[in-house]
Amino acid sequence: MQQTRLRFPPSPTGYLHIGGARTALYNWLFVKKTGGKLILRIEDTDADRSTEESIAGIVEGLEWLGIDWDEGPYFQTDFSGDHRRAAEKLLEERKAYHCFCSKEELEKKREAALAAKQNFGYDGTCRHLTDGEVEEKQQAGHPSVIRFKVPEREGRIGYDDEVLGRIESSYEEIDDFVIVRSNGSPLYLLCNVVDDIRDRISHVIRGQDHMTNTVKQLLLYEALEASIPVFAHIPLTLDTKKAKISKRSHGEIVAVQFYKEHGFLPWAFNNFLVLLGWSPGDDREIFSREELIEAFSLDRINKSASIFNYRKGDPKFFTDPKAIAINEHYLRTIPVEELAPLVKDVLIDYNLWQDDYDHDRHQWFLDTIDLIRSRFHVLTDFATLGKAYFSDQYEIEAKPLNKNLLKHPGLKQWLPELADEYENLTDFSLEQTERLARACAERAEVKPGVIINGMRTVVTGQLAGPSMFDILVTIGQDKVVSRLRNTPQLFPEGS
RNA sequence: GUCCCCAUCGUCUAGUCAGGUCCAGGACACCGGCCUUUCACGCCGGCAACACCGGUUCAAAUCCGGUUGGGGACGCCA
Repeated sequence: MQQTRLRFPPSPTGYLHIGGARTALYNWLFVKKTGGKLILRIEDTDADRSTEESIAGIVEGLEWLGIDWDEGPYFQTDFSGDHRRAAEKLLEERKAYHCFCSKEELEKKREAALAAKQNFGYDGTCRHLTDGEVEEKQQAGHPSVIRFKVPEREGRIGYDDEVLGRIESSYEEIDDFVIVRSNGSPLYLLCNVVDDIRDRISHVIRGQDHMTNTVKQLLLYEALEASIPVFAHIPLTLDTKKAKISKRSHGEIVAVQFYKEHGFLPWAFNNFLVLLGWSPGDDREIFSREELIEAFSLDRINKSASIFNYRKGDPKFFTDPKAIAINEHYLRTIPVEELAPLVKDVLIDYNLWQDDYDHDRHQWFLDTIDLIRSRFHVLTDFATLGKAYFSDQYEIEAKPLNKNLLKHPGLKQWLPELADEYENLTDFSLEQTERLARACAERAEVKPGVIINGMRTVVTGQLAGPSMFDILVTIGQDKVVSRLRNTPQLFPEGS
């Protein structure tokens, strides 16, 4: 088999959303699997809607995911000469024709047909214009588009889809479609095919919303005397109401950027995306990059649409619970050395980073991450829930404050006393800190939990966390002593 | 209105092509238990699905037909 060549051709009319990212991922995986090349082609022929900002966002999203490409980015508009020549050729060979129907006329016809519950497709008004008539209209200055002339044939045309199987359509059901606008700029159906031919694309992996385009494009390949690539139409991703997900109706939650900003690990997110419509056939769900490339294949892509299980306003899950679960899995299982740079980026963003975490305190940094990560869901939790480990400016949350501190006024006295004892420790260890804490509880005649959870509140501001004595040793003698001494100030004035 | 595609737990899915090993397996979520100074992690257990109707067959989640439901396309968008 010749080298496989695939492309990811986003239109730069918005950010990269999860459906597009998944398409890119499937293309990328197939390329890696087959040792081929991936081409990034920006399909910017819609001048009105394409933006620089969108291009930058898409590239940034792909880079974050780690989906790299071998050629490009190419810009479709840079090849408009190719597209025009192809249209010209089709015109000359009488495989296409000028159509003078105005947009308004067509729109009117379409609406009328819709209202009358009639079929609405192009009626072929200009299909049989003679050369003379065309000449005449052009002389008169009437604008025209170029339409592809669907061959008048009996029977059906079709192809074998790698995911869906045999897909066919009758010739008579295909309308003559526009390939060049009246302003001379070529349209998607044509550009896409011309570019795929030029880029020697061997496999087209795209969403099922392109299925009906494919039949039209088959005709274009034939007319342009090119061989057709292998097609694989992957299922769409819908929302919980089974509507197509879109930036328009779902906003940030479907943008790849959102997951970057909310502390997802890039590979974890890929791992989530790949499972939306593909499975390896065994019980595995977590894959390393290499494992996934090895396991991936087109014939295990599902036919039916999957649902992105996001419920707006869900108090517990801010996005699909499975996405979070996979992220958590990686967060607590990857080697801490791999996690550290990602945590570093977050701490930098939140202004919590200190350079010695990379030098003198590097081991401390790794140990701390390892200590606290099992309770976290996303990377940003290190900077929010974990703030007390990296800064003295942490919040004391209301719940632990009330439940574990204010409820036991004696703590106002006990904890500063304990602070004194901790200050005098020459061996600030797990054993010694625990021994003194338990002794303190005994003197106060309360359960050890009262002292321990009181300390937890004062030292971390949190209701829950790792073993208290691990925390003490990690945060360090000086800070613990000063935080514990601060206890009285957490009580309301005069209490 | 026309054409096309799809249909297994709440969600992601295995099983469908080569019918029996499936009164349907895994994961997430949910519920219970163990562990424990808290909360997690971890471990153990539980709940939960073959859309419907007919046909073929000794045997159907699996094959065939229909129904229903869902999705997509029908643009001088991509």
